Amino acid sequence: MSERVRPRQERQERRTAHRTEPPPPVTLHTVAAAAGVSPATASRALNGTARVREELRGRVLAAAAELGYIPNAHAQALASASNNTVGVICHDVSDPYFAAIASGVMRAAADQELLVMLASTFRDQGREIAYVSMLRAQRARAILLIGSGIEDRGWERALDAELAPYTRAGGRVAVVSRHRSLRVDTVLPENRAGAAALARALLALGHREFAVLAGPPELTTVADRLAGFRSALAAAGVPLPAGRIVRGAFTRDGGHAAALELLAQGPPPTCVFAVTDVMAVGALAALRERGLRVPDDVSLAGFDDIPLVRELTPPLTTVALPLHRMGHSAITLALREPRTARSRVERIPAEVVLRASTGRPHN
Amino acid sequence: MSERVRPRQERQERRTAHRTEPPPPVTLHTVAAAAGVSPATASRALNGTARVREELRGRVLAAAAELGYIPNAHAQALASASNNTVGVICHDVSDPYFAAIASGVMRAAADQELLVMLASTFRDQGREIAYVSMLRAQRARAILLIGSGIEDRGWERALDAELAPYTRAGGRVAVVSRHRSLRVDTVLPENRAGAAALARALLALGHREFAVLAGPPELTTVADRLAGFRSALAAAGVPLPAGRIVRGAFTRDGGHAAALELLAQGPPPTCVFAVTDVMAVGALAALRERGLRVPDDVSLAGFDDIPLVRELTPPLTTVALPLHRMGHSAITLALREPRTARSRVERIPAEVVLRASTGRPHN
DNA sequence: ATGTTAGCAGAAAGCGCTTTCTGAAAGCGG
DNA sequence: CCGCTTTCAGAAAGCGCTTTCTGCTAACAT
Repeated sequence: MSERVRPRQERQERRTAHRTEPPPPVTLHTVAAAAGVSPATASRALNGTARVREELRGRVLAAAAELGYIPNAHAQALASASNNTVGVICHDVSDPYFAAIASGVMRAAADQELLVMLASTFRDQGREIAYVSMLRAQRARAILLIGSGIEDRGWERALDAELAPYTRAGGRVAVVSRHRSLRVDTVLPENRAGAAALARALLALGHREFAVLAGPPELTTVADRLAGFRSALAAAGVPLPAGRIVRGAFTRDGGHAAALELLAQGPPPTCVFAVTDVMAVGALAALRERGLRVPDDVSLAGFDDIPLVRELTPPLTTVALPLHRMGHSAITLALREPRTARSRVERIPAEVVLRASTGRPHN
Repeated sequence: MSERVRPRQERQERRTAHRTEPPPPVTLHTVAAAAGVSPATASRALNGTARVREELRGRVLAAAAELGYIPNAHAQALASASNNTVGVICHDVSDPYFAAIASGVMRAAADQELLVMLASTFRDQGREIAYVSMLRAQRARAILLIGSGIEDRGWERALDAELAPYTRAGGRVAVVSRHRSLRVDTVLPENRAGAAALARALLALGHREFAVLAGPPELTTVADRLAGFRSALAAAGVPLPAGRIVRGAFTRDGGHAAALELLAQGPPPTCVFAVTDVMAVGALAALRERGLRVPDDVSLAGFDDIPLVRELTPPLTTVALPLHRMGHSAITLALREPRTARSRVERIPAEVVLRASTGRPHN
């Protein structure tokens, strides 16, 4: 037996020798030794995975508390091939839309003693894939992708290449508000139906001239909302000329710019639909800058019902989504047992909320 | 040698045997075998921790890519006693104040290839401590506590009891916007100075009758802002009667309720200062409900400059804090090398931003 | 008394990596 | 041509846990 083969005991003692610099880490071994039991028993006592005589159990628990023992999650994960973390990937937590969904996720996670790893992609596709990979490395129980997917074949394929082995290895994946090109559990708002219902409500107010401030066309959410809105207008025989669909980034400033662009094209329509509330916020500012009153000159509506739109003047008409609940649903869906073969889709109803930003058109 | 002692090789082979159910996990061993090298070499090649002959290096990398190898972060963390995760604890990500700070953290983390575990306490002290404990178990490189601390001896002590062993074991801790009762790195807004500057600006507008919508008195942020505001008034010989300080929860609705309470007490002051923008939002709504025009009847100011207050009508006068940068600073501060003995405090300047919600008092 | 069975605790084998440590081969000066 | 240092790859120990597996003891039936 060569010199370097030293039994664990010896190492343990060496550590315990008084050196002020590195404090001796408290491991299960330490606890077990202090309680006068084997590590196996200590583990069982601490986790309640098997019956342990009451007396020993008490000694272990006391020793653990005494020593301030904190189990090493990595060792646990490694040994038991399971852990209690989930990953959430979104574009930016400071966007109220994601923040609300994320909050729902965190709430659900807290109830289940899960730790959430949250990653922001800042709308960088490469970063999204990198994060999936990192979460795979962490052996996260589930990965949640939140936010509109882009219709980009190459990207979808790359993402799928990351996700497929993960699910095959037992990982759970759910997407929120993202079209289901990925064959995973999906929480999908009724974007089409919601936008259509909004269109009908606006038609009912008397509007016949519309414009849509749309996000990037490759975002599936945009496409769905636009399609729903347009089809409801079409059903009423109201045209939506191509020039009345203005694209902008999916941000406050994107909505602002799009609205300005619309106004530059000539006399405004009587009603503007911004496909997200965040864009609507920018649009409202732009309309005002151009001296237009809402809703007297132009009615404005959004989609999502993020909390802040209620505080605007006038409060924004929008299509409400239960954002908090969506986050909650996503994690529940992903972690449900038993794991079903087919992926499930949970459709989230969207409800039109008429507020003061829309009114009858002035003629 | 008993039957159960089987060398790794054998297990490996057994696994590879074709069973459709559990796909054989790709480990470093697999990769090494495929590349015809030892696991040690594969590890070195993959991580670049030591020189490896170019040819072998290529074979390893190729094999890893081919097999879709993803290292097990838990095993890595366990073996190397280090990992790339940081923990962030805040009250609620859906609060724009925290969301903005968190976003700054995520940005910095992304640049450093760190994974962020984000936990929301929902203002539950017990939960906060539980999360610290969980993050300790995860051996997070750093723990960031974001948000106003409560002056509660018992709680502080409990938190400190969790944090002290953590830092002693090499963990980094930083707090943001939280008083430094904890002896850790701190990112601290100039709450006092900011509130004082705001008070002076409001005095300069001609106001002499003020009210403050304050959050819970035990929040240090509240205490500081209130103190700063009050001292500036005192310096100008302007009184701030106790009755004009109304407490409310640190939320939109808290601000709303506090404002209503204030108005119920009699004729309103000419100027109201809400200690946070979130509360100001609620206050604005309340003032309006009571038929008061802002700023014509009452001027209103907040603190923080969260993005949404710019969208209000009228846009809110406030004291701006570089929220994004604060998040960034916190993580930078915590992870800076070398670890200095003394904890550092980074003071964040607060700047008064006058917007349309404040004006000269009408007499 | 003997043979079972059940209940519990300990030994030890790993989980999938990193990192010594060891040794072989190659490079060097004298 | 020999002893020396360097370089680089493999063996193996070990990170801190969980989880068989084994075996002891006590409890029960026969």
